[in-house]
Amino acid sequence: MSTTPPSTAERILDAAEALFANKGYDGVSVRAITDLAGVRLNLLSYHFGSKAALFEAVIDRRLDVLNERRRTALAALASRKATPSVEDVLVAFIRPYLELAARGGPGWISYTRLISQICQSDVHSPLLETHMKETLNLFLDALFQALPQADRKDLTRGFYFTIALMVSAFSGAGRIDGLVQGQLDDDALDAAYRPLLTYSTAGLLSLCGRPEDR
Amino acid sequence: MSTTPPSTAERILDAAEALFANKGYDGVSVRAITDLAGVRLNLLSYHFGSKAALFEAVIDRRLDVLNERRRTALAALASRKATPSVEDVLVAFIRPYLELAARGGPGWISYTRLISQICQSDVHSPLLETHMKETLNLFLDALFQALPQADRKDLTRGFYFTIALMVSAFSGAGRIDGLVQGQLDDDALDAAYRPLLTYSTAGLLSLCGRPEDR
DNA sequence: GTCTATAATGAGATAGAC
DNA sequence: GTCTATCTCATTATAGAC
Repeated sequence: MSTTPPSTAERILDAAEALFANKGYDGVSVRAITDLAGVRLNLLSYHFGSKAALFEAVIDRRLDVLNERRRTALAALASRKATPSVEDVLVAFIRPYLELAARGGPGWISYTRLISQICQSDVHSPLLETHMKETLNLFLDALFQALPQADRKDLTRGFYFTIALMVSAFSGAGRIDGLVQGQLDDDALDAAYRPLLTYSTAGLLSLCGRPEDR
Repeated sequence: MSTTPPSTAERILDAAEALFANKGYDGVSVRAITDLAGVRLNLLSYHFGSKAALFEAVIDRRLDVLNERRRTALAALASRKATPSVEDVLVAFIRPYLELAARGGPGWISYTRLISQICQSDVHSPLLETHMKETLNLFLDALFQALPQADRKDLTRGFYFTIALMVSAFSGAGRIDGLVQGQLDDDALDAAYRPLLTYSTAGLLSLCGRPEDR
């Protein structure tokens, strides 16, 4: 279980992640980052080139891991069930986020807050979109399979509502209880996002005009 | 219909609002603000004391107007109906926001984005909370009247979900169509937030354990 | 790959005349 | 209330030795 000591680049990434998550890109100076990382100022430029490039590196480091888990969960779902429900698909999207935040280590908690900041920013959100596009389409297809009679536009809008809600629930004032400590057993993990799941599933179904589900 | 020309303080407020909404507090320099406002640098300090105080003034200028409209709508609702529905109460909360954003002038559009940024920031969200607390409690009471059998904790959580969703729908990537131009007639205004209302009402009801409403 | 030192610019705020 | 001018400090990035 012995982990190799973090390299200079990793220490900078960790420090930058923690600070960007709390104060945003413009609220953090490169000095604050190198101070927290315990390295010299110039090493940031040496390893990453610039502050902007570092920011992008911070985002990239985890986003692909997250989306990979989501796609794995979606594939596993499809092999288990012939016709997954809307809730099943939403679970495949949300639960990897929750698991990483709860058990992936402190960096993943910072990351959820970072994501939330990026979603608000017109400057940085394009960074997210390029990495998310493929995964989003996979999940939209799966949702459409679960609701074949739905209007695709309604469904897309409902999914975006759900994502906005998820991002907010993992980062904002109404943050999921117990998430910060990262000490949740399996049952607690389920309970943690149950309200989010209930709310968003009902919302999505109602948007797609299924009165029989209301 | 002739409006008096904006004072220096108002021009600074307008410029600051537009810039803060797009780039956040730390992303905007006081020089950028005074340049956009077309006034000298020192006048910002003279009229507002500091950048931080200006930021607070930008928030305060509209927040009380917004909450006043919400409370008025809630009171009008209570006098019209003996037992308002959950959707009625949510309309009273959301619709004033929509009306001001669509017809209150360009400043209100910036304001919705500013609100969204503040909600993400641990540094600035306390500024919001003090101004919102009273209004939030009024609406929570009204929701509880509409759902007397609900668990108050579930209801509070559901309302916070709804607020998060509303803030996101007015500012984020999935921004309500037509809101930017501010050219919506009454029907279009209703249609603009119908999906948000449908989704959040169904979500809230489902959270409060009313299977007969699902 | 890391060090010291500094360049070059931008930041927020203020002094004092008018 | 507005002007010009400036102060002081922090900012990002880089140069050159080791």
